[in-house]
Amino acid sequence: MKMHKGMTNLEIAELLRAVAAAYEIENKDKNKFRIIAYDKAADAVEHASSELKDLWDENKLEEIPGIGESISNYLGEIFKTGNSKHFESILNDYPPQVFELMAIPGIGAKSAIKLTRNLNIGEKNPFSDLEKAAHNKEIEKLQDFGKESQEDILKELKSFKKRKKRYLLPYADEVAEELIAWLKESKLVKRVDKLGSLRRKVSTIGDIDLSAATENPNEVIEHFTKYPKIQRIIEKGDRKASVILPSGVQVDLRVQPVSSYGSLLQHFTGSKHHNIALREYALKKNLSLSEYGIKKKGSRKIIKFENEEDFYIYLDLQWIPPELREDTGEIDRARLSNKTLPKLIELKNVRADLQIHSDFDIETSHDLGLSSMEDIVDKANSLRYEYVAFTEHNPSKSKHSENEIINIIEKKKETIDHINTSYVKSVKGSLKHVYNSLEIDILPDGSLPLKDQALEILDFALVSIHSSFKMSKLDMTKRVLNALSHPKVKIFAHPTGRKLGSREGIELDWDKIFDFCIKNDKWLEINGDPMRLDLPDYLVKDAVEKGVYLTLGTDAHHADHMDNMFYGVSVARRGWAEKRNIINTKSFEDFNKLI
DNA sequence: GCCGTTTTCGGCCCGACTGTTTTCAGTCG
Repeated sequence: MKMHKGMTNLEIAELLRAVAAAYEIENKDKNKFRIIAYDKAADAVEHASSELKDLWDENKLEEIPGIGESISNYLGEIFKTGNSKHFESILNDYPPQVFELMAIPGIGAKSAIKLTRNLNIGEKNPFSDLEKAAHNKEIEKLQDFGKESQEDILKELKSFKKRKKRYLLPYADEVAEELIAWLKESKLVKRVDKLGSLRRKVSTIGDIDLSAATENPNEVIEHFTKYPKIQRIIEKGDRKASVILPSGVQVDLRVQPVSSYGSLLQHFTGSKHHNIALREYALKKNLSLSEYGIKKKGSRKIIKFENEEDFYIYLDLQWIPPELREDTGEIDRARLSNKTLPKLIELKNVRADLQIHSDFDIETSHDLGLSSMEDIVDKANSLRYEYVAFTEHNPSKSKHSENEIINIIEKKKETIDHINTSYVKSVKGSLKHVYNSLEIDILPDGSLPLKDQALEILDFALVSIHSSFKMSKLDMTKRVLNALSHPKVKIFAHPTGRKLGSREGIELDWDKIFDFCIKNDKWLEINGDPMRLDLPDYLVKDAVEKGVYLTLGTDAHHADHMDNMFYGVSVARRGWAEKRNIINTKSFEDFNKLI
């Protein structure tokens, strides 16, 4: 647990969890609430939308809920000197490998310290040392451990590293659907739902949470654990079971009778933070919440709910869309006396896709689309769109002269004009117009690889970053603002450039970007490619609050990809966006005036 | 250690499952 001046949020979260663990080892009862506070702070840091170091620079650390005066001061000391004496003195009581062992599922603070103290677990390779000890049957001899726990540790050691990663939404959806089909084969199952992060449409999914309504819980759990593709059953009881699939995905199932299924839906949808906040809110009304229903203070009787809506109404709250259940103010806004939750955008509100790559050979150095313009028009009609934009990458600058580039773009314009006057009209669908656009690289110096004469041919342009991702926040912000300044440029596409699971986003001064967009009538894209989902939801929320307009584009490189609009809309909803915040919910006529 | 539409003091979500135990602690979500 090395502290240093440039600690990232992830490292800080890890540090705070280690401090919580140290307090737990020291005295769990005495430190009970301090432990909770540190764990909560760790969660908050992990989910913070800015680097803490930057917030500290601006004296805003305590604005993060869960970080107060003390932790803020300790972190400040780390940013200033590279170390916190207070944290150091707490952590120094225990060897650092203790905190590493806690990464193994099933091993918490207490188990980790017992293992470290009683076995030969070194600082260098704690996991392989533990594995050796298990093979030598040393664990089963320890107090509070036995043969079973020794076996469990061995199994987890083999698989937990593979399982740590998170999965993209479409993959998790597909796995979930297969399991749902399996569960429905049992006649005892009355209803099955996808819950947890899958229902809340989080950009990546850690494990798959399912629920089933049934009057025969034991039989349904039994049926679930007989799913042919299960690699290992982690736990199995009367009310829930957890299994691991060969891919490493964990699936949790909870079952409950129809009469109280509504409260199970609420509980198992989460998020954890939403539930805690909701339960604290309920306690003030002398009500205690659980997955079984609501208890009045002092009463043992549980009031049951078949529907989730009724559960929230009983608490004097509007039903809260799952995408908003992250404890970011939704409970207060849902009060029936307040009732100011946003009316979230829906897929059916979308009237256009503003980033599509056709197979028109634009001679780009990036990737070309696979579908013809006609196929894309057909797909757009099937989605009831009124307009779409063809946004192939710009022609490569290195392989062409300026005149050649202009010629290519002229040729594309002629092709699109022809599509508009002939194909779009002849198929008589909902589609009224296709736009001639491009997705243009923002070069490292903030200039564009096209001359004005080439840009003039376009109806409007998208710009985006495809190179030099690592620049200082200051330089990157200048770079982007420079590119956005061109009058033909309307949209900043996939603004952070992140690729989920493989590439972090760029650093930008978002306040400056937002202000610029508002002042100069520029829009930020929500890219619906499940690998991007960019802008990320938390930045969408900031943008919406500031009044920045957003666009939805799928970045489709095949007509089928245009179905990914669903994921883009999910991100918009998680960012509290309403129809009015999204440009391409406007009619063709209104949109056309804007450009 | 954090926090405030009953509080700057006195609270802090709630329950399932497991293994090693003889009634529960630890871990997880």
